[in-house]
This record gives sequence, structure tokens and C-alpha cells, in this order.
Amino acid sequence: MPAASIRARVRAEIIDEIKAVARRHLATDGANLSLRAVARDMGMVSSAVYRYFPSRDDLLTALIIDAYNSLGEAVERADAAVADRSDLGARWLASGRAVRAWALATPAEYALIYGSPVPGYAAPQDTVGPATRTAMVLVRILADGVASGALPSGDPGDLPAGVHTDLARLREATLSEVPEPLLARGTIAWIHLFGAVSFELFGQLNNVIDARAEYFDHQLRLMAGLIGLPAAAVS
Amino acid sequence: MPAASIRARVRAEIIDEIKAVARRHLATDGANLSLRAVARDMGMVSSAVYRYFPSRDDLLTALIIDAYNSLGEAVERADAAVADRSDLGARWLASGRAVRAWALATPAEYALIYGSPVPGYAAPQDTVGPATRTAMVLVRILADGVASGALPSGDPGDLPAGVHTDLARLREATLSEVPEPLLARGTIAWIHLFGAVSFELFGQLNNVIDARAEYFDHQLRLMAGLIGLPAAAVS
DNA sequence: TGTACATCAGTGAACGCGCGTTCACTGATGTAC
DNA sequence: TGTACATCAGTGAACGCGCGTTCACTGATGTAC
Repeated sequence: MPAASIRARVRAEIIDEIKAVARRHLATDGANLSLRAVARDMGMVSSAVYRYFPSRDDLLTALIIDAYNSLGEAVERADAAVADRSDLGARWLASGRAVRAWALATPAEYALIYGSPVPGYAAPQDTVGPATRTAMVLVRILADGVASGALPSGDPGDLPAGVHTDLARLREATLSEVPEPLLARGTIAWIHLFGAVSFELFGQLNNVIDARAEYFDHQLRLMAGLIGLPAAAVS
Repeated sequence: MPAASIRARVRAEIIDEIKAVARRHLATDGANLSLRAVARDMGMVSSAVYRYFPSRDDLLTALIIDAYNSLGEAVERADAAVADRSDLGARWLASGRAVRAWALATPAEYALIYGSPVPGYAAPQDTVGPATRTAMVLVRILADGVASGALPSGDPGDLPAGVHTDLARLREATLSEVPEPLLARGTIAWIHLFGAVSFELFGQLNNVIDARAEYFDHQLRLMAGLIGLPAAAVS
């Protein structure tokens, strides 16, 4: 058993190393990741990589799943670090900032999961779970606000019928008690959050906005207002 | 003279055809556009393309400039089609819908200009002008609202100092009279607009929102409220 | 109007490089008795 | 504890393909006199 698990542990380490090297390549080559280049950097012959990943796309899939989990964990941690759980504004701000910080720290991985789709690559089903992890943080913030009565549900009359249906499905899928109008505002703030990060990361703010952190925080605060979150103490 | 311009006209037509073929390839290959594949589709030998574009990157640049202009023109046209120029909400709605319609019709070109940056490609200065064309439509909507007194300028105290500086520079660059707090709300609505389109186009709405047009319009209306635009008659 | 020359578009071969994936193989590590 | 066998990681060569770019060339089209 200990012998067997030594082999297994070495194997796991090498898998991790391959992924780490691949992540480095992602930064320069984008999603046209080259198996051969990764193998070269590892001091392996290219065919040896096939002992660990059956194909280039499987390696890419592993990186995508890791990226979703890494972002999800960072955001979960940021939310959890807010001591006063009832301060929903602070939790939203912390979560949003965590998304941006993660994206700035690992731009290639951000582009991999939130940028333009990789041509010829179709994400398999395994990526769906990790992908929702980050969004669940926001859903929990909203759900807590509903439970405590701090968040107004809003007027369902404002919602187009089709959107109402979609959000009802989303509410059930997340097993949450967040009413549709609030869920609508939440998802829209969510979209804005990623829109703002993408705009910055993909260069659309160049020559326009220099005070990026301030501008981003300002947007988070506006979105907090849109959701109906009580204003957070800015820090 | 007419003879000379025949040669020039043929040349211009072939340049157009090369770009058209390249655009088709963009749809399947993304930004790793292959000169040789384009040449093949044109029935040319690959070196012949060099009579028209000095390198692959120059072809890419031409496509990017065309894409910005194509989008800009579509949005300008949509805004101009609103008969009542004082109905700012309708103009915003029309412009926003035009962005989405253009993106859905030509997703590869949208990804080229608003997706993840192409690895190893740095956009030259020529792309800056066309890039601002679309945004100027929104600036004019805001400026018209300021001129007519329909748009509140907002409280400058809300704006972080650095953002205020950036937006003052933007105001001067656009030669407009839009005060910074309003410009802030406008740019943020702008970012949301593209964030919403990217989310939809890049697959982030899959399995969540099916009523895409309704959801998008709903967002545009929320953003109109954020800017302070009078509610548009929904059509 | 006709001729000599210059310009230009397109060819085809080549350079030097990259890629993903397969396959038969060697040699080390682990397992069962 | 020692031996026979099975599993596994990694090798090296090969297949068949792609790419951007250069270069000397042919032949057609345009220009100047």
C-alpha cells in the first residue's frame, strides 16, 4: 500500500507539474497550447505526456476545471473573510474584488474561462460544476439577505415572462429561496462584474481609465445599489 | 487615367475578397488565422497574398479595423433611425440592440475586437480611431441630454478622485460637455452593454438564460435607469 | 497609332520550422506467491 | 525473504500534416514617347 501510493503520489505530482508548465504557456500562447512545448519544458519527450493526458484537449479541460476551482476558492475565501456575515455590501465588495484580483494575477486563466471560446474546443460536461462554484457565492449572499429580511424582493411585474421562467429554474437549481426579481438584479450585477474585469483585462480601458482599482470599486458600489444591498463601508 | 484606375479597382476588389475569405476563416479558426488557408480558398498560391498584405498580422489589423468600423456604422445607423432625437431612452435602446445584433450576426469579428487579446499580436495605432467610433454614439446621446437639460449631471462627490481625473480627460478628448458624474454612469452602462453581449456570445448564459433577447433588453432598461435616461417606450 | 520600357500580379519551389498522435521498445518499479 | 511476472513511465523514430515568409521567374497590363 505505501509503495503503491508512492507511485500514485509521484504520478499526481507530475500531473500537477505538467499543468503548471501548461499554465505558464497559456500566458504567452493563449489557448493554442502546445503539448510538445510543454513536454520540452518538462524535459520529457512529447509522447511521454500521453501517459498523463490522453490528448491535448484533455489537458486543456483539466486547466479549465482548475481555473474555475481556483477562482471559486478565491472568491469563497474572500466572502468568508468578512466577519460580519450580515454586512451583505461588504461581502459583495470583497467577492467582486477577489474576482478582479484573481483575474489580474492569472490573466491567461481568466481569458481561458471567460474570454472568447477556444476554436475547435468544446467544453465537456465536467466543467459545468466548477463553473457554477463562483456564482454560488453571490447566490448565498442574496439568500442570506432574503432570510434576514435585509433585501427587498422587488416587483415581479418588471420582469419579462421568459426571464421569469429562466430565473425560476435557476432558483430551483440553486436550491435557494431568492425571488426572481432579486435574482434578476443579482445576475445582472454579476454580469457587470465580469464585464468590468474583462474590459480592463482585454485592454478596452487603455488610454481611457487609469485609476482602475478606484473605477472598479465604484462600479461594484453602483451594482450594490442596483441589487439593493445596503452600502458597504468602503475600505 | 481610366486604365490605371481599372487596375486599382481590381486590386481593391481582390483586397476585399481576401478580407471576406479571411473573415469566414475567422469564424472557424478564431484569431489563429492562416494566410495559406485564405490563399487556398481564393485559388491563389500562398505567396500571392503578399502582393496585397505585407504579413499575416497586417491582414489581421485590416480585419480589426473593418470590424470596428462595421460595428460603429451599425450603431450609428441604429441611433440615427430614431426619429425623435430627444427620446434618449429609445436611442440608447436602439444603439444597445444594434451592438448585440451585430455581435450575433458576426460573432467571430466581435470576438476579434472584444474577446481575449490575440497572443503575440499587438494592435497598431491605426485601430484606435475606429475603436472609438461606437462609443461616440453614446457620448452624443449623453451630450444631447445635457444640452436639452433632460439629463441630471449627478453628484461629483460620489466619484473617486482618480476616476474624476480620467473622465475629465475623456470629456476633453471627446470635445463634449458631459459632466464627469454623468460620463461615469455612461461608461459603466457601456461596459455593462458589452459585458452582457460577451456573456451571451461566449457561452456563459448557456443552461441559465434562454430568453436572451428579453433578458438583454431588460438589462438595457436597467442601465438606462442607471444613467438617468427617461424610460423608453418598449417596442 | 505604334513601339520600348516599366510596373505589377501571380507562380512554384524552397527554407526552416512547428504541431498532435501512434507505436514498438527498454528498463525500472510494484505485486503475488 | 526471494523470485517470476505484470504494470507502468519514458524513449525515439516516424507519419502526415500545417504554417509564414522569401525569392527568382514569367507573362500580362499600363505608361511615355
